[in-house]
Amino acid sequence: MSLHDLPAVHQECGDCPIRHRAVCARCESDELARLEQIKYYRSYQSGQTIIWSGDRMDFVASVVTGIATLTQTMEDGRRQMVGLLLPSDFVGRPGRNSAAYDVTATTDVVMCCFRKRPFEEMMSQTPHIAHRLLEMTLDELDAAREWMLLLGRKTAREKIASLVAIIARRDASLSLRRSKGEMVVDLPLTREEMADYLGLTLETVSRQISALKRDGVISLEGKRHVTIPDFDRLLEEAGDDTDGGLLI
Amino acid sequence: MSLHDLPAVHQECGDCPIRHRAVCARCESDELARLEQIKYYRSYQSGQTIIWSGDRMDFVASVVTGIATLTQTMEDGRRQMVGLLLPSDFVGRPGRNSAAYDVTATTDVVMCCFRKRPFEEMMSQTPHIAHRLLEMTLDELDAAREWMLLLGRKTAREKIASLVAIIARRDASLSLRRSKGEMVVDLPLTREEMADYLGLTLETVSRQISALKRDGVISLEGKRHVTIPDFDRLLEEAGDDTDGGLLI
DNA sequence: CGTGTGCTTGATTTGTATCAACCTGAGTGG
DNA sequence: CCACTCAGGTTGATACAAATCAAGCACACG
Repeated sequence: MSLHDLPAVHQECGDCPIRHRAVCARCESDELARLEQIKYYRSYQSGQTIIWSGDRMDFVASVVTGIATLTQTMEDGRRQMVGLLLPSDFVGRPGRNSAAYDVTATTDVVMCCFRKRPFEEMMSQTPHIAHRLLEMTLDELDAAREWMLLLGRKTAREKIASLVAIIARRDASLSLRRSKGEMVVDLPLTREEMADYLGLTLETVSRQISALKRDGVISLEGKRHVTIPDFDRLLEEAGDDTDGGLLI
Repeated sequence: MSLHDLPAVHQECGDCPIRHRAVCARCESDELARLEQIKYYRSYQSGQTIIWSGDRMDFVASVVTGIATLTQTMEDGRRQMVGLLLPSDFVGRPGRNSAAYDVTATTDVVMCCFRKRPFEEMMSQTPHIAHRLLEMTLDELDAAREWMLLLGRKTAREKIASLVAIIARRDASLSLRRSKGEMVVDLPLTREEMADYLGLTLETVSRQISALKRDGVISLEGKRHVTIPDFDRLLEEAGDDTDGGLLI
């Protein structure tokens, strides 16, 4: 699985998989044409660091396919993941030129990049982009605040249940299958990455996954493939309001 | 100190204390005039709840004076503060009509409110407001992510040191006094509120404040008035990069 | 077949929560 | 004016959840 196996992507915005969710979602066809001119794709292998915290950033980008993480690291090596970047998520901050976090590909990732200058120019001229970016940023802020509750107040067991629930919910919303019955998810993260996301150690993550399995809240096939027989039960274990809170 | 003692505020935007920092910071005088027409002030007493989570929100607002908190509460009563609202901070989310968090005044607070509909209309017409709001939201997102690191990975002692450092830094940036020597801060929060912000119990907060005092990192006069003899020492205790990281 | 990465499980330690008592200062009312 | 109350805070003893230290398993890969 070397770099050369990754497809040399060249795609029309019209049939882009994230066309209706990304920062360009609201663009008219003429605006899209302008974006199309300044965009370029980049591929990253699983495990590769896309951006180092502190680095000069002269582009912004959307995740097209794959999953990346946003992490902060303290001097002594303690790490905290502060965001999970899924297809359509936006990377980079207009108006700032150095990265605040490490961005790492946890699967093979394809990004749709824009050089920062032209993108900022376009943003100031086409309100559709700025407006969509505001909307996406507000969503991320809500997600970050939900995560603050998890990090500050939830038990290890609740943290794991919450993570599984969130991943399952996202999968369901992406694939649009609203299965009443059991849900099936593939965890996109290693135990260590989960630990970094949840503010735990990898041992605790492992133990709590085992415990949830033992108690029948989830069942596992291999280390990544999870079946959720009863989603409401999982939400209870997560300590969330049972009403589901689909604010979207 | 009843409601009637609070001044009936009526102010020109031109000499508003948050004119250059709030959502209206970038507005031209004609835009400001329009805003002036749709704005109104509201006052809240210390301790009063400004907005309940889940409530219908038909206005957005800026904090003019005072301090408010944003908190989330779990069914069993566990609470996590997810934001501290200082003068110029924005409350409410254009494009959503129910509140996601409780907003509470921790001091007497004056808010500059706009009915949501007219504000959203103005936003779609004047890019200056939308642009400034994006900028503020991105800043809040960064702050939330910094807090995620604190909640997930810092020790109780580091959490307290971080909180004091952040409050001190903000005070210094507001009053523009760049004192080389000792800094003086008044904590705007009770021990319990600090605990809710830091993901601790109030007992642990109290103990760690005592410990930092005992070790000479801070000194206390009363329960709220803090003197910081050596700010770099405090940053070390906070576990932060010592370079200060003034990204602003 | 050996090596290594990701993961699990066990034993022990430790930092923080919990339970509980008491202190302090401000406000209240007799 | 003093006794009372009460909210906010401190401090101590103990319990417990998660971290740490440690061993070993399972599977992929050269």
